[in-house]
Amino acid sequence: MYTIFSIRKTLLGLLANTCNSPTGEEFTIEAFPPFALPRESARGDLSSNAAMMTAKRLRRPPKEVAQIFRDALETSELVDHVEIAGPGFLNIFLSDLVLKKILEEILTELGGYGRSTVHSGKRALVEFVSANPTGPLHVGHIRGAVVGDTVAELMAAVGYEVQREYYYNDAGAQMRNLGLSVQARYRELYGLPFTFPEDGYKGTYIVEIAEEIRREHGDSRLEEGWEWFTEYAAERLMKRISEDLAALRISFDSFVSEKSLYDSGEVKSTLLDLAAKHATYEKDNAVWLRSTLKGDDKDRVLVKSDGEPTYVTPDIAYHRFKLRRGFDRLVNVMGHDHHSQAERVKYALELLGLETSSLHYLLTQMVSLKAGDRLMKFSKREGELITMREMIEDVSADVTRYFFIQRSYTAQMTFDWELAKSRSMDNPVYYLQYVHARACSIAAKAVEKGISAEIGEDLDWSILAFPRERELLIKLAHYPAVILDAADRLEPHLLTNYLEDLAKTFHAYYQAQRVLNESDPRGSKPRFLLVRAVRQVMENALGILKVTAPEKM
RNA sequence: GCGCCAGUAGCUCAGCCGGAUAGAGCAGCUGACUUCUAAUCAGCAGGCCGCAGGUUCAAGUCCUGCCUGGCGUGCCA
Repeated sequence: MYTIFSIRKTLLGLLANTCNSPTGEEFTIEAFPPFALPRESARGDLSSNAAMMTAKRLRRPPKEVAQIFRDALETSELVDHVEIAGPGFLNIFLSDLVLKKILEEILTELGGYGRSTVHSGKRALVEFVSANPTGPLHVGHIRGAVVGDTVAELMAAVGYEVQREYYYNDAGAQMRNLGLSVQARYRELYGLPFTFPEDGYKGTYIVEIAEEIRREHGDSRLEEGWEWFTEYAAERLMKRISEDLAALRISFDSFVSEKSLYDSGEVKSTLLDLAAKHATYEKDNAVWLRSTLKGDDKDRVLVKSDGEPTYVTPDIAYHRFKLRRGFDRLVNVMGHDHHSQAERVKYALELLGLETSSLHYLLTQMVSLKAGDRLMKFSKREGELITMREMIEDVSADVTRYFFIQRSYTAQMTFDWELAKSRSMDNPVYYLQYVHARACSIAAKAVEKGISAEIGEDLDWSILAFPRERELLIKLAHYPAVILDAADRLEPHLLTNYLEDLAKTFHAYYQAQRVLNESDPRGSKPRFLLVRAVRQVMENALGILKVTAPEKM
């Protein structure tokens, strides 16, 4: 196998060896920066600044180190030659043998190409969305939903056994509020006196739930307390939320409710543990967390003077429960507006003496909406509420998913509704899908012309070394490394960046080089296989993004 | 006030563990459909990388201070 990983490993091993012999020092492979895909193909197939990085330790000028490295690398059959550029960059040109092996690998592994077993045997939990069932999901939830789902998909692709989890608050004042709101609407339907709660939920979906109760139960529920309405409404809303997520191709493996943490005694035992660690104290009849010990600017209340826990308390209990379940990596996707909440949970876990290094918070930055020049608002408390469902129906699941992972979640973004809807060259989703469609079209044409080829055949592979073909092939070779990098760094946008670059290279190739050419049967076959490989990688990548890969556009 | 995140081309954004001449898409301007799909391609133009110091052989990237913007900062959730 000549995956990008084994190429890297072999070559880094050569570097480590050369360093070890003269110095007596211990150089491991990890001491060197991994080889990167150069921006320009003139800079080789892999580039490295290893010489500059190690020059100091070796006490030799970078250029001299580079020459030693070059000689070592050139002993490998994987390497054709190495060029030293600038202050000591190593630009590695792989041998033609490797090029063919790469193509062979893609066309043999097919859907498995890009997937790896690097993290096999490890378990990961990705918690995301976690919206409370007090209303339908709105556009503000989409970024977290898509980022979380794609991160989960990426981690699964590199070997993790991944569990997607949804945590929701179904206890506390807001749920009471929900029940009272529905109850009021229900009574209203029967012309009975009702008092709508002051900060009740005003959305039309509350009325719809009330109407549903009437359809299902008639007037038989007029004597029920708010608890019954809360339970009914929460169940309806969770179902609605699941359906909306399904429309975005997202499903969860587990749901954890706040109520269940009370029922199982998890909340209580967490408070006891905190007390035992002297992480809490009582003041003014309330229980306080000593978060200032961890750098918080004030201590925080965990149990109010009326005996009710605050929202952080079950959250701490939930994360304590998470840590106990034996995951190697716990990813938590939440809106950046909750960052101080995340901090406090972490403070509490640390005060409990728990190891929190497996816990990763992905704080997605806020999204603003615009349509052309008009700024759109989607605040939940105000009038105009745009639901997730409306966006998916209006701009499609493909485009919605893509737009929200295209950019780093660490940056605030503006979602242009009009651009998203445009079915033109403006829209990067179609740019990628078009690669797949074009490649399929070539395959169809090949059948028509009676051209066929398989990787095992004895063909003239020399065209693979031509600049354009080579550039494409090298980019395809880096694909598994991109997946691994995106998964390890929990940054899905690295994949979309790569794909847009790959797509650009392919479209340019398509324009410049006719693949199926009757006057050049020797070149047509290997080119045809190269295009098949591009199609395969695009299909695999779009699969991870859960964006469809159409055969025709 | 304090905390978190950001500030890169007209707009939306990439930029890897500090490395080569700072990139892409859109918008603007020139060109290319008798061909495997022009939802494409080739090219032009567009930058005190917020400001000022510092560290380094090397800074958009790291450190400090400041400016600007977003979001937090409840015995609300």
